[in-house]
Amino acid sequence: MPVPKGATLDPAQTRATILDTATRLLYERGLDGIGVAELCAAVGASKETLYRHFGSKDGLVLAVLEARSDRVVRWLRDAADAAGEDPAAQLAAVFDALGRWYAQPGFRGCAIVNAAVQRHAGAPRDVAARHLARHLELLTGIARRSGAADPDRLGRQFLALLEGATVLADHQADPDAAALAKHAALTLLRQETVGPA
Amino acid sequence: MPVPKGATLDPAQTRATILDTATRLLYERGLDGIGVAELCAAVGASKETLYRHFGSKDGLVLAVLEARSDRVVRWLRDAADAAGEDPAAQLAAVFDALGRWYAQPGFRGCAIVNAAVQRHAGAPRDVAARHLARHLELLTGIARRSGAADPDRLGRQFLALLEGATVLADHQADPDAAALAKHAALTLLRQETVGPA
DNA sequence: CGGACTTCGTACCGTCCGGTACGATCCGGG
DNA sequence: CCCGGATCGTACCGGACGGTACGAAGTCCG
Repeated sequence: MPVPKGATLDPAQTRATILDTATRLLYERGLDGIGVAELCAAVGASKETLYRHFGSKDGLVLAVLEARSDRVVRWLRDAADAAGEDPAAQLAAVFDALGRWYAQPGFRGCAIVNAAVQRHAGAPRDVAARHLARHLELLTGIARRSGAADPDRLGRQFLALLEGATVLADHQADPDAAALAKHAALTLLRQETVGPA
Repeated sequence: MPVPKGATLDPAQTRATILDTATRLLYERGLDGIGVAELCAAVGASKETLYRHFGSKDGLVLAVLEARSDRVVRWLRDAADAAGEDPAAQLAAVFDALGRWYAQPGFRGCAIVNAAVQRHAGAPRDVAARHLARHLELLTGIARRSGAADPDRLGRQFLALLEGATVLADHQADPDAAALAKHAALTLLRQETVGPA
């Protein structure tokens, strides 16, 4: 029964559906925790369709990770922008957003960093490096606008707190990880601006 | 040719050899990146020997992770102890030790956290939770001896910096991650002790 | 209406995996 | 001296995996 009775037959839509389901399942089960066959069954698509759209499982993984990186980066940037102009408020907003993420059921850490751990050589590692660099851009910008003496260092300290909080929230089941990191980040921010002034 | 010509035939030694080689290879390649057959070939042992000692691949992985957790925890504690009595010096010593670890060729992040990512359900996850709790014990102790107002919170902030620095050193190839985290940790320590005093 | 395109379902391929079985061989202790 | 245990090498098993092939059936567009 090819092409179910009243299907829309829109390749872009098909691709998006595969991408969405794969994003969820690859995150929940890990890159090696689910096979192409089961993925196709969950999507409701055939293997041929998946392979026509993505070429290979690695191609699908790559597409999933890049789309997810874009979404996450935009989400954090929006959270910062929504907090107004004050750098401290923006920083707090970023960590508050993280806290809401950690509290979501099914949270398993950062999908992109996790993927890089599972494929330590290859494309996912590069995606993760770019992903962290984009986070760093946001955080360093906040540090710079706050007038910190060394915004580059401060931004990387913020990033360390962000990633560390994510690890704690995942492996320690610590729901307060984001609040802790926020407090630490704000303390560092104050110290780097008011302190040496 | 069973039992090579002049073998020692010491079960404990055989077990230790398997454990050592497996520790290295499972870290380098990932838990799913190497099979039991190749592992046995690298050790110079037969599958039967491996299965007699560890029961299953999961059993081997568990033994590897627990031994590694013991070693790492002891290593960090020794680094702190060697720094004398001053909490700030102990904290600095911990992050300096981390920095030397990050600089080692073949560094790929924390093997135990990585394993928990690859086996998100099951024993490795429990080992990782205990591992982080043991680190927390050390760091909270330093925070408490420093006279911090909230040593529990400060210790968890230290842990977030530790884990975050490890992520940065791995995925960002940032050789200064440990120094950044040390600076941040010392700033937090000063702020939590001198500040509200 | 008709051809190009998309999708489905299924079968299939070669490969690798974790785990078991078994005979042969050599060490160690009584 | 000899028996029990440790080990090797190899063969084997069932299953899962990534990927391909192909015919049938439906949609979309000119």
